[in-house]
Amino acid sequence: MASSTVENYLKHVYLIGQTSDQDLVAMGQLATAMEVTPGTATSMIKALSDAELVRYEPRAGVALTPQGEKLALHVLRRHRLVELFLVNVLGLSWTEVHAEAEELEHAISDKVLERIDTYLDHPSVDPHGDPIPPATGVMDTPTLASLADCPLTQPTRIARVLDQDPGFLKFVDRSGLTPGRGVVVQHRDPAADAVTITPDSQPPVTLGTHAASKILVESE
Amino acid sequence: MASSTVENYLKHVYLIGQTSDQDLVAMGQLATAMEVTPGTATSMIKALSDAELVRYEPRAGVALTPQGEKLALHVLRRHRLVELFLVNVLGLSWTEVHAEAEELEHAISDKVLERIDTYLDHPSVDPHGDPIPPATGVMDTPTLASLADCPLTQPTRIARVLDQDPGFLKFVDRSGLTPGRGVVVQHRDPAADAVTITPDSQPPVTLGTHAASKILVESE
DNA sequence: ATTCTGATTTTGATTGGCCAAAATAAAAAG
DNA sequence: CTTTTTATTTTGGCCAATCAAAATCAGAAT
Ligand SMILES: [Mn+2]
Ligand SMILES: [Mn+2]
Ligand SMILES: [Mn+2]
Ligand SMILES: [Mn+2]
Repeated sequence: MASSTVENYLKHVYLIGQTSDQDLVAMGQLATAMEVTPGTATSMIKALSDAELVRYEPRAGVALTPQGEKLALHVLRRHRLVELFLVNVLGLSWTEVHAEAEELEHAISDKVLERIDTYLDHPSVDPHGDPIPPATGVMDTPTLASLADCPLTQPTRIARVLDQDPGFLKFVDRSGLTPGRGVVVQHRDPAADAVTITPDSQPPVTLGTHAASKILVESE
Repeated sequence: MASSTVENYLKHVYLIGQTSDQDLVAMGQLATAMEVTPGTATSMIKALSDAELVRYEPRAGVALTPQGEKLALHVLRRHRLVELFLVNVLGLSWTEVHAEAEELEHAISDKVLERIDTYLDHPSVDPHGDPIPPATGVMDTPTLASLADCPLTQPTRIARVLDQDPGFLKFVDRSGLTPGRGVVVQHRDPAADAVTITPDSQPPVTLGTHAASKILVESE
């Protein structure tokens, strides 16, 4: 049985690997994500390497083995199904469920997980628009444009928000930029590093390019 | 923050204390319940004593302080609400939920807990008939007779089953002796150490006195 | 080619939980 | 009263996960 710690390491290797073009995750990034010192990450990764869950290249970085990836995706499935369940069934806010799921993802049995999946009618995305890895088969992660780079003045739909910080999510929520909402990107001002968006039936909002790049859209 | 281990120790001290007339729980019983060696229990209890969660009398036993009892009841509340939720909402069998709740009881936040409580409309007992400690105030644990000692030939109702073993619970389930069901105790045979019961609209069952004593009833 | 710098690894130490087995104390038996 | 039994505590050690700080390495800069 993998401990919560092991599950968290594998999940973070997977998540960092997704948002980076390199095929190896640097130890520094991993240590930062796990909120441990670099030495701690190194020794843990060595242990995971002995357990065949990761491939470790000293001074270069780390990648998941097929076995490690399977486990990471299973944790991610639990995390995201739990988030959706907390929002849709128990009525928690999508801005807060991440922290809850961070604990519950390690405590849910396969049986309970599949009941939740059935109860929710086999959903494909969580409250943040993150795709839910299926029990079997591969997860499709469509490549999406963001508010920082999608076409201007076209009606589009918010598909995914790439940040779990409750402060940021509350701002997104207040501004009407939640997943599923229709929006139009009005214009961009490179000098001011700003993007102005009009969400359907809400006042326009201006946000910085960095924030805009964390909000992904799909074309209508 | 109390670790899962600490929470489990406190819960077991509480539970053993409930089913015993002595006011101190013996280290041996606790070690057995926690499935650790006696020495491990001793050193853990010393630590809990330093943390003011228990009162420890060397060579005599251990009891919860008010603070420790509060924490134990909070864990028990989580455990029992989770069990009921798993049965009533996700449709798991009452014979299996104990093991699930044993993990989840440590991973549920106060916020989620109170949502579950609201969703279930503030229930007072779990699927086994065990009382659910309220968020505030005292839990009432009515003194109940068992199938081994209640009056004969009187219509009564199964109120509580004092064993979490899935094998035993499945037998109870098959026999129609689940909490809420009406039954009549037909007769007892001290020589055979046996009790014969007729559950409403089910064939009669005969069980040993020890098993009968774990099934509690309330008068109609 | 040499030096510097930043990332990484190593080393030595700590903490929480655990076990095995020896030591001890209390209770039961004689 | 002693002796024996049984419960409990102590001792010494292990493993997972962590940190602080020293050592090392690789690439960048000179
Ligand atoms: Mn986690
Ligand atoms: Mn999410
Ligand atoms: Mn538990
Ligand atoms: Mn129960």
